[in-house]
Amino acid sequence: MSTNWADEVDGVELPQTFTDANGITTYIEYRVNDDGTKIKITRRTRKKLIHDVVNKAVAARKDDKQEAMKQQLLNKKILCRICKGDHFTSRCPYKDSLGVEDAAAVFAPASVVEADPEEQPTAGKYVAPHMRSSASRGSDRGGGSGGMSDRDALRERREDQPTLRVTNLSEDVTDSDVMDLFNRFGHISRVFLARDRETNVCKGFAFVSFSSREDAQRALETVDGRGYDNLILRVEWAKSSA
DNA sequence: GATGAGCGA
Repeated sequence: MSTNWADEVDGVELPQTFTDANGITTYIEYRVNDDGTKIKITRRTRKKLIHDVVNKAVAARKDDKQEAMKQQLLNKKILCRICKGDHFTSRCPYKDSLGVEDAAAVFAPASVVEADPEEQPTAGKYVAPHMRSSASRGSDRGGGSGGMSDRDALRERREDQPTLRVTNLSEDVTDSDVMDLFNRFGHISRVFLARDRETNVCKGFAFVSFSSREDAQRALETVDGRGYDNLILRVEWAKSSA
């Protein structure tokens, strides 16, 4: 009877596989012959089963994730370490992946600037090009009929950029320290370090403007509360000064 | 603790 046959099929065990330590896979399958007899088929193969390959791939992806997480932790550690040293820039393992060229252009050390006698800054102190009030480009902006001064233009530019205020900086922090601390999060359009006009020492706070708000957000979240020297940095969104 | 400079056509 056909119903018996169906019962028999139900009774047939499902195929099974075993893979031993040597990578030999044993495949056992049960079949019912035409004459109704049940037979057992055993095959051995060295070939990897698809699910083994898939499992391995999944495991590998897991490893990658763990590696990424490790890397992230490592980054955090490195960030702290970088923050401590005066010469962290040269030791920074990220310096090749950062916008170092930009940084060098905007915050070139005095020794580099000496090669440009035309733009001799006051007392050898470097002033970034966009901060030089004497820069010739100031007066040739689009006809100049608007009556907008350079400082108005600067303020206007400053206000539509995502800007962070960094406080609790130690007094020997420099522009490039701030740059080095933040440019790993993205392109920085401007750094302003508040300094005493005569002594030139850092007044303890700075403004950092990013090109991208997302980068600024990440920088805020990452650097806020972090140790720098023996101080805890505070980073928040800058309020536009009236 | 703090919200940027300079005060000039």
